[in-house]
Amino acid sequence: MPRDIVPVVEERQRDADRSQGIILAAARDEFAEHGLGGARMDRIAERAGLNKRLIYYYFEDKDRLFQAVLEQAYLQIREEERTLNLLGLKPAEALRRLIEFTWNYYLGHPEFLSLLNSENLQSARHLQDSERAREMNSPLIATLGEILERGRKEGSFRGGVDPLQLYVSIAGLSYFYLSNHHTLSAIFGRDLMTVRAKNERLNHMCDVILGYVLLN
Amino acid sequence: MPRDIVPVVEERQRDADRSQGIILAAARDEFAEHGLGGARMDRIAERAGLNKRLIYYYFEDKDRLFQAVLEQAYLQIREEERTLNLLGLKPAEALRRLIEFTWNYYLGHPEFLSLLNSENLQSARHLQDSERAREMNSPLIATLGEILERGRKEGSFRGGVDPLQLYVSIAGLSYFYLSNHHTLSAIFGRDLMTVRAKNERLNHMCDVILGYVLLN
Amino acid sequence: MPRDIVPVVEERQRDADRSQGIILAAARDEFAEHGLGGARMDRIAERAGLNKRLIYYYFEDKDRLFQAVLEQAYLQIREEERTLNLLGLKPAEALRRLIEFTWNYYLGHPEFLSLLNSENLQSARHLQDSERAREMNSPLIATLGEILERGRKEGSFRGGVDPLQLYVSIAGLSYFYLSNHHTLSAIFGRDLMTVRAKNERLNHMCDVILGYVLLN
Amino acid sequence: MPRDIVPVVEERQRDADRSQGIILAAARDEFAEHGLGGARMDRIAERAGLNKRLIYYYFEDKDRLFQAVLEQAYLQIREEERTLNLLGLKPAEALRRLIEFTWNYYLGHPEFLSLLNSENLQSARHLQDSERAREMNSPLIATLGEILERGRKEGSFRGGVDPLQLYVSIAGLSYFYLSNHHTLSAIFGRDLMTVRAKNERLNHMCDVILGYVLLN
DNA sequence: TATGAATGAGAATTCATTCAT
DNA sequence: TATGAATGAATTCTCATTCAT
Repeated sequence: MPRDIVPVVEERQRDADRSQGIILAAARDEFAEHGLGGARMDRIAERAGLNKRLIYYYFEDKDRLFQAVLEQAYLQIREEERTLNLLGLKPAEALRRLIEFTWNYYLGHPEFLSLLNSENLQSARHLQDSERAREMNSPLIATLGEILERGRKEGSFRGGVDPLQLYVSIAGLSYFYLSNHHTLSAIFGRDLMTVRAKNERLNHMCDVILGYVLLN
Repeated sequence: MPRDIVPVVEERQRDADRSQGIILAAARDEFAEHGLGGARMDRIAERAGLNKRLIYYYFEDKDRLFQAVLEQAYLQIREEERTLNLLGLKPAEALRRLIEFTWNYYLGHPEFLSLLNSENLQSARHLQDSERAREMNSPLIATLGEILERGRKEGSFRGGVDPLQLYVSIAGLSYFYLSNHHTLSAIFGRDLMTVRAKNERLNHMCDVILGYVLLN
Repeated sequence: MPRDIVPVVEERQRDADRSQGIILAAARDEFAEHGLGGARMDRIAERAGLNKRLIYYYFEDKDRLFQAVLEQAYLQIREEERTLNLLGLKPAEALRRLIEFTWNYYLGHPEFLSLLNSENLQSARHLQDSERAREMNSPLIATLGEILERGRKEGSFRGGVDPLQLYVSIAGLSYFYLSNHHTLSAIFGRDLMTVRAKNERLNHMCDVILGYVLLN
Repeated sequence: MPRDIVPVVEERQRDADRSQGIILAAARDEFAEHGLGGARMDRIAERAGLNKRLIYYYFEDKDRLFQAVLEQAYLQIREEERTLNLLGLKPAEALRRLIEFTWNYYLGHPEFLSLLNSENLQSARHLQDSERAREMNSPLIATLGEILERGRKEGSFRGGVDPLQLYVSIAGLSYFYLSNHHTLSAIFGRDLMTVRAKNERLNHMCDVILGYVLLN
């Protein structure tokens, strides 16, 4: 029988991991759709097709579940960022690529924006408690600093640009447009999410950032 | 004088407009602090120093109260914006002033950012029904369009700039930094809200926008 | 001036009476539609087009208002009954007329049935307190007794019929059908309120009562 | 035996069917006593000795709870009716037995009358949605039709009697007397619920129905 | 690991009623 | 007579969470 025990244990472990993953995905969707306060543990269980009690078994409570979701969301974007290989490009190209990536990632992951929105509404208290917060620190700032330095050295970029400020600007230009498109559309009476509008936005953002960074 | 004192006190006690105003202010603070879902009608009443029932008397329910708060928030920022007298300034000055105003307004009214955040988490469903929202907000884009046109005519601004895109960018640069400073600080381990950091941000934003718009 | 005072006072009195009448009618409709528990003082005021406070001014509270409505309803049916002049008819005709009257009155005054329903759900506690209830004790029972007696004497009616029992039966045959037509229609899947169905019911009831009372 | 005791107790504690049954009974009593509007969910929970939340867990809301209570009430009376075995009796005996049963059932189950009253005050909106209601109730009319047909064939009953009309009359004669005895007693100043009065009523009703149906 | 049953503390909302004029 | 403003006590319903197996 010992031959059986190992596989069985492994299988159980696999089930457990699988269940946790399913719960996390369900929770992410629920939190994204309804915010932290509006999310319902019942619905998360239903979405996951698993018993509500199991969520508590794995994640203790709602806040810790939200924290886990957040951490996973950051982990994911950082992982994709790592594949960008910006240092292999010319400075201007690298910036353009970063802008495009940011825009497309936000566009493809509206739940990420929503989760950040929720977390900021909570003064980031889940991230503050998170021991993994440091891991989520983007290496992008360092990379961006290097890009800026190269551009400046080759004479095409202006000097004195704080990479953090620039990163916040690049992110902010996409973020605000996408995260707030509901209110913006409502108050300006213009649909910001048509294919055309989105193309225009991307062009505009590249123009703004490069118009600022490039000399002449 | 005693004849006067009594009526005044009584008026205070039973002044519909005043009560509504107090409720709106209390609700604004509560919604800003806790979001729509996290806000408590009980606490709003307590903050207002008025009976909870009165909130329902004047505003029907929580959603309509939130809507009223939102509308008032937009009303206020647009009202202040109108006093800027942007059309009386030179184009570049006007832009700089708008950026500064936006930054300072968001800085001084974090509740406004929070309310917008909440509303976007709700897909702007409270604004969709509001006809007043559109009416209030559209003039700003018109003004910005005129500024851009003037700048282009006098040869200092680049052409082909969509005023809506530019406005979204101006707002977004401030908004993301301020609305998300909690997560940003947590992630980057840098306090973005020191006096110095804030000054740097304002300078950076002006550089970005004007660097983009100005020719040369 | 004394010439003026009297008319003014009268006018006021007329207004007061009028307001009370309007309130009673509004309350009757509201109670009939929603029952005592489901009726809303707010809606009664709205229906009446008068201030809610006025209802309390005239009727003290909800229960006493309901009591007043009930008393008026009884008053009305008894008043109409008095115009029937049953004693001027032959016994069988008199019975038939009473059945018809009862049926038509209930049919034309569904609110009366509804009010009785509500009051019985309350164990008639409003009537118990009402001093006018006894006054409204129908002279019908006496009249009905006389009709039965005459019929018996002329040899057409069976003897030993308790007029109260008979009255309750006459009323019950109409009452149950009309008061419960909603549930009856739902459980038997047949619309009891078509013109045809109503005609059949009236015929049936006459057949039942006369079939019972008449000899041969 | 100790091995048995523990499971039994625990089963008692967490038996879904049992809990639902207890809630239904408690709700039936509360609704009967206070009507739909006057019933209190808190009191139902208290009567049931169960947590209020559990009521919502099993029955969604007050209306659906009321619907369930109604359906069960109909189920019960029709179930008992079925045990009467009317088709095994001679037609006249069958009618008499049905009258007696109806009378005694209403007498023994005042909550049934009260529930019907409440439902009719609500225009039967809870039954309209219930498909079970029709299924449960229709067989009775069929049975009554067969009794009438047999009586007619053997020459003792008159022809042309609509079984639905007759059923409504049988029910109505008992229903009105019992459901409205509060108002009737108040109005006529005679206690209708003494043993003697009740006996008289039963005799009277049999006389009325059989006097109508029987030839001669 | 997984689950259905159960709960206490609140949540929004309602309602009859009173206040102040 | 008439009214709009204001209230306290419920009332239905919700929700995260725990129990017991």
